Order: sequence, then C-alpha cells, then structure tokens
Amino acid sequence: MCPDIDDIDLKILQQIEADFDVSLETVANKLDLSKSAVHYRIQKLKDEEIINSVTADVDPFALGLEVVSLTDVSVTHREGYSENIGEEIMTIDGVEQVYYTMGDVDFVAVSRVQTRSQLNDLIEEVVAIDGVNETSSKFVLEEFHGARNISANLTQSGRDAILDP
Amino acid sequence: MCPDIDDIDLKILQQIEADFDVSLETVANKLDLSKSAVHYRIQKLKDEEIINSVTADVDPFALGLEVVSLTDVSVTHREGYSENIGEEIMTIDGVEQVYYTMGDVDFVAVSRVQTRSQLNDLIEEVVAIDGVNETSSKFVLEEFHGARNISANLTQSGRDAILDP
DNA sequence: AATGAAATCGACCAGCA
DNA sequence: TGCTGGTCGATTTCATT
Repeated sequence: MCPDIDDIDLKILQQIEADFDVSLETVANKLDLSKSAVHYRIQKLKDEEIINSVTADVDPFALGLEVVSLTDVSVTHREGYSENIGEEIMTIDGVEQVYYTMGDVDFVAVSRVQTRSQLNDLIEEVVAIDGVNETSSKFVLEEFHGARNISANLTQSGRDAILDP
Repeated sequence: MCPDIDDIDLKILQQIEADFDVSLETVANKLDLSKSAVHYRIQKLKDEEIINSVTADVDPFALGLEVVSLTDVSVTHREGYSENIGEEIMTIDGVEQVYYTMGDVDFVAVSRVQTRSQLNDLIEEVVAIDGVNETSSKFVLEEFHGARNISANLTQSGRDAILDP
C-alpha cells in the first residue's frame, strides 16, 4: 500500500507529529530504542518523503486572526479551468485552504482573517476572479482541531492497511 | 493588538513556519542577525505561545489517505449541547477538522481516510451521535493547501495591524 | 538496521548596550 | 529588553558490524 512502514515507524511518526521539540533521547526512551536508531529511522522517513517537513506551528489567535469563514464558490463550467480557479482562490491573502468538490458547489474555501472588513475584502477578491459565478459564506463560531495529526488519526482498518504486507 | 511582535519576529515566523529543519545560522544569515539573536527571539515566541509547537508534517498520501470529504452535519438544537457534539465528531478516527458555523448547517467536518468504505463507516459514526439530525457529504476531488502558513498568509492590513503600536 | 566515535550545531549563561 | 560571544551538551554524520 505504501513505502514499507512498520509499527515502530508509526509510533515515531505519532510522537514527532505531535511534538518534535523534544530530544531524540525522549523519543528513544519511550520506544525502548537507541538514539541513533531513532535518528536513522527519522532520516529514512524524510528521505522517503513520508515526513514532508518540520515546521513551527503559529497560533492564529496570537496574531489576532479570529474571524474564520467557510465560503462556497460556484463557477461557470469551462473545460480544464477549474483547477486554475482553485489556485487563484488559494493565492488570495487570508485564504487558508481550498477544496474542489463534486456537487452543486464547486469550491469550498476556508479563510482566516482579523476583522469582518478584511473578510469582505477577501470575498470581493474571490468574486472578481474570472469564471467565479456565485459565493456564499458562513462564519465559523468555533473550530475543533484537537491536537490530532495524520498518523494519530487513522482508523483501525487504515492502520492495518499500512502495517500489513 | 497582540504581544509585541516586530517585523524581524514576523520574518522569523515566516521562515520557520515554512521550514524549521534548517540551522539557526541559515535563518540568521537570511536576516543579517547573529545565531544567538535568532535563538533568543524564537525562545521568546515560544514563551509567549505565539509558536505553539514544532511538529513533523506527514504526507497523508504517503499513508494512502486519498479520500477526502466534507460533511455537513445538522443537529437538533438543545441548549449548550452543540459544543459537545463538535467534540464528539472530532474524536472519530479519520475526522481531521470540525467547524461549528452559523447558518442552516451546524457543523462542517473534514475527513481523510483511505477508502470509500472507511468513509461510510465514519459517516455512520457521525450519524450515531446523539443529537445529530442529518448529514450530507461531498467528495473532495482536489485540495489546494499550498505551502501557505499563518504568518505568510496575512492580508496587508492584517500585517499592518500586527506591526503597528 | 543499528551502533559508537568524531564533527557539528543548538541551548544556555554571564555580561554588555 | 535585546543582543553578543563562549561553553557545554545534544545532534548529526560516518565508518563499522
């Protein structure tokens, strides 16, 4: 199913995907492995591009980004243009994520800004994109992101599929 | 507006939010600062909890997580229960993000699993939650996440608001 | 795949502007 | 408070198994 990952790799991923600001020794102790072995495996996971990057996670609220919104965007259908429009929406400052979906609505954009006026500006930029037909936004009152990560968020059958040969 | 951040802090955030797998020296050179100064500022940003954590970013496709879906969830309204339901949805394996919104739909959940059958199981778990009224899901054909981060994704007025006194 | 030794890098401290 | 330079401990790398 994917590049050979064993249960030790999966445990390492769960650890460092939750917090990589710990010493190798901490990870090694939790898994009863040597520091070198943990380092070796992490390098391998990076080489195989299972770990994409190591990044600092910034608190959006600390920067005053308290206005979160979901915007449905429908477009006039023209062959092959949809993906371009998705990328155009993505380039707008404040847009965090764009999903291109099946269904009556074509795109769903998640935006994060400081003020309602910034959100208005943002939506105007979306509307101004050539091919965009109609938008409809709703405010997000609360987000539940948890401390949940890709590797910690697998279903049981998903975990089995990865570990099985 | 927020804990005093200057333009140097903001530049550091943009650097390490995109890639923290570089040496302090690299960051320092790009900003014409000493290693110690960069270290000092990063520590401060961590102390002030502007940097929440440092984490490894795992490629979902490398783990076979290719089925992404947006699920609208409406609930029977009972005082104060909404937040609990949001948290309950969040605890389901495969659910990545939950938004509680104003509007006719109450929650929007983003899920990421390996197969359509896993998605069916997931949606059944959502429906089984006490208080959940109706769900409606759509497949995501494509995601545009870019390499965009909180600090690199500010609007111009947002940037001004942070840097101004 | 995993180890231990040697080179390199980051964390911390005292002191200074 | 913000920064420097130096020291110590941790991490990375590499030769070896």
